[in-house]
Amino acid sequence: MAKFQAPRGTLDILPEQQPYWQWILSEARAIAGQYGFRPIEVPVFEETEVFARGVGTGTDIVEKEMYTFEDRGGRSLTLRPEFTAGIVRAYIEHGMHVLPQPVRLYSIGPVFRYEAPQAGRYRQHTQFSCECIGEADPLADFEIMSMAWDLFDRLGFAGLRFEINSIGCPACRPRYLRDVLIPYLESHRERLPKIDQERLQKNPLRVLDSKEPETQPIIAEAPVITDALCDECRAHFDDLRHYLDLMGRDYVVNPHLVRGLDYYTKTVFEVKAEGALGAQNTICAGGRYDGLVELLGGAPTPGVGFAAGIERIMLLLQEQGIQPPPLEEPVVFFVHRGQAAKDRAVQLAHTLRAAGIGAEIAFGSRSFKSQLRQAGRSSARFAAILAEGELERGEVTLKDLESGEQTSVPQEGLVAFLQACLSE
RNA sequence: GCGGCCAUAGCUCAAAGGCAGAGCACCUGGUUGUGGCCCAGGAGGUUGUGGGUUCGAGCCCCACUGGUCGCCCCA
Repeated sequence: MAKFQAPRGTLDILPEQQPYWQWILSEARAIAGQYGFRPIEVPVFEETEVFARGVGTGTDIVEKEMYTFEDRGGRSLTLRPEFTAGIVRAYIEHGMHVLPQPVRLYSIGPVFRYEAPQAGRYRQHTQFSCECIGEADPLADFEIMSMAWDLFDRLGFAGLRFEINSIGCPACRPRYLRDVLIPYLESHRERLPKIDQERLQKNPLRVLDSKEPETQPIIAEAPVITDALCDECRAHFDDLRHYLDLMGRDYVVNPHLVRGLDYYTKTVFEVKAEGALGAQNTICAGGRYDGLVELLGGAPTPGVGFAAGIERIMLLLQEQGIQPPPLEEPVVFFVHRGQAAKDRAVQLAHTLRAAGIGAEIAFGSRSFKSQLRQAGRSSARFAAILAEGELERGEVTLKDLESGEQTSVPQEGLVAFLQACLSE
């Protein structure tokens, strides 16, 4: 039989990488808690319509990247390609509009998109997603962005670039597109490369984000949406920037920043890593989605949120040489000779663990030397040696695997002795 | 979905169409109860899969699978 391997575009996060993984998740949860976000778990799949409507039928995600299947009952279901639509569905379904607003929710888990895999892009990846629903105050936008800042600060990142923009609302964006951007781009149509002519048809805002060299001079002269915002969007954007400036946040306004999902209004932002990750350099992105709750069948309700990609963050941590805190591992490794000693080791290991001290025991009946070699290769700080002599005296020989020093400790006093050592 | 490069032991890589190897890691041992260093030995492979060319293919050709880089798009 052919060897099995993880499906294309999926990733095993092995034990060696778990210190990074667990660290990122624990910092994320801690920050979410500090900002008043409560955890929520939603299904990994939803009715297809939730994403089709929530994310937008014209988007690449919905058009060609969804894992959609029919269950045995004939329902069309889709593995979530992002969190926001599902969380908003839960907000509506459980009547959370009667709770004190805003309702702040976060979740961490896998999302699925059928894409061509490459470094930093997978068909299953993990997102930390935060949603603040029911609040129009630009301060909510600021707090969302601030959470991302805090997370990356705590992880010790250097060289990140925060970009923000406002892409307006249904009152001003269509007007900008129809009266300003499209006429401008049309007037240069013949100078646009083919790909950007297609973008002009499909999603004119995207032309502003083009990497095509021929398009750059046209983009540079293009009238930007931030100059065409309605009064409300303008005030909202100014207010957000007020808070960013107040708190001394280092950001750049990128009037060409657009987002791929249909539901964004007003604020959008991205956090990009310089250099690393190749083309996949966005580690966090988000924005405001004031129309989404209504779109999914709820009352008109504003919202703002972001999602961060855990795999990309981990890759970047490794690339920047940042060391995660170690995970808890056994402190003591029991080495034994003879069945009586092995029995005693089983009992003592249980006692240590009950007292909160991690312990490991050599299995089988390998040679003394072999067991000690195992101890040396383990993470344990001490080898606890038990054989005939120790059993007769009611003692255990503790060997410091760093210094090689050995001490005899009464078995009854082992917990106290180790606690004293560890608290030093 | 499109294009470039790549695929040999768990990992990093050799073998220029003629016996599949090394280093690291792993296991055992180097007398009676002491790890790391050193020494010796062991285990580990249908050379990604399937076809083809050839007396003979890890090597050449084709397809597929997977990885990687870029495009598209995105966390």
